[in-house]
Amino acid sequence: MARANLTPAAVIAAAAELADREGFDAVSVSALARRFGVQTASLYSHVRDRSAVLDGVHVLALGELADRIAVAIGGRSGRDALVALAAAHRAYARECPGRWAALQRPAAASTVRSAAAARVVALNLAMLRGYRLPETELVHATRLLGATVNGFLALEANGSFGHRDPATDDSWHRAIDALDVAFRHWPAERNS
Amino acid sequence: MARANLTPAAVIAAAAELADREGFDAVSVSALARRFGVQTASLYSHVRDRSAVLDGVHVLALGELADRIAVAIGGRSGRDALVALAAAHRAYARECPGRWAALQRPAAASTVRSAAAARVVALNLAMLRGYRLPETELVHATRLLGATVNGFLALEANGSFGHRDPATDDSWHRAIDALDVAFRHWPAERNS
DNA sequence: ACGCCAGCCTACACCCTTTAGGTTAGAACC
DNA sequence: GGTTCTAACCTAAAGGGTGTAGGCTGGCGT
Repeated sequence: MARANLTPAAVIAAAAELADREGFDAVSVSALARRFGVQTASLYSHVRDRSAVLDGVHVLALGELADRIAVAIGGRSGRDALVALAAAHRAYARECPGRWAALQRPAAASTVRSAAAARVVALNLAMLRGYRLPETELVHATRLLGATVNGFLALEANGSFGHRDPATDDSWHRAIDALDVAFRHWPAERNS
Repeated sequence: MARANLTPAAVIAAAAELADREGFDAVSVSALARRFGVQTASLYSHVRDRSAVLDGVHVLALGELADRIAVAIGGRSGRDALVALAAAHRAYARECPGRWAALQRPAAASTVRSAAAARVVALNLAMLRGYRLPETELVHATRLLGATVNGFLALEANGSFGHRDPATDDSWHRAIDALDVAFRHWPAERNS
């Protein structure tokens, strides 16, 4: 019985590739086993269950996205950094749709605590530095950034905007410009 | 063999209730059949497949959401209407998490063409009337609205904001205020 | 060479999806 | 009431997935 030299990392990498190629929902332990030429049950020596595989893809995707964001915002500030950061997200979502979909799942506790997640947060804060927001407002701004960018990409990915015609790109630019406006005219805390 | 008096609408209503009670992923044709006390295969006389059931829940949710938005924004304008519209979304997502999850799926062509979908669009445009945006900018503003609100609710639902402490509510209010700011200072088209 | 065990396998229990074809409840008609 | 028809139910089956238990063995360490 030849050993297939499986490792958790190899399984997760294969899952990420399968997700991008055939869709997030096509990732099953059975499908992965077929790719490695072993029986499905054999994979459980290396991964706890399907959910653990997808958690791994989630962390992998966070790391890759952080890499791309770091490159995109390096040497840029203010609106330019915002545009570049958002563009990195959009390019990633388009080029790696399965990986991106893994990011939409609830994050496991270990993922929340991962170095990759911390990097994404740090990069968001670095980008926001150019807007000179009060310290206490940074968490709110970070959440708005994530919500708007991710929300737009999710709607785009599920076809809510109809066919990808020029108007969607215009909408994208407008959305990022609107974010820039919001950050520059940040609404202070109100009595409510 | 007593007839269970099934109809497509009854199946869809049961699916919606099941989604809210046990989670979107718990909705299967098998689970629905158990609720009606019939064999799984019997449901295929009434619904084409699982996907068709979920499409039905999607349309149902759009209609319910439209009803809530209409009530929320009635008699309000400008920022008040925006806050109320967004709050209607958030309340719906919290009270009917399974129905809300159905809204996140890609919409079937029939759903896109449905009266419920048209109502939601019309209500969004009605709300935006208060901001006096140029006609050509309305589609962009509508998309930003949907992206931001839905994006925020999606992140909230999947735990990205950690526990629902006061800071998340603050972030929500800030996000809606930021939207208000963006609509009031709408970024005009740029040469790019 | 020998011993050990992680990594593979088979077997299995359980579950879901959907199609095909058979049976029948109940509506319509006489 | 009796008869006819058929949509709605059923069983059977093919195909697919998840994950546990226990057996077998390749390859590492001594």
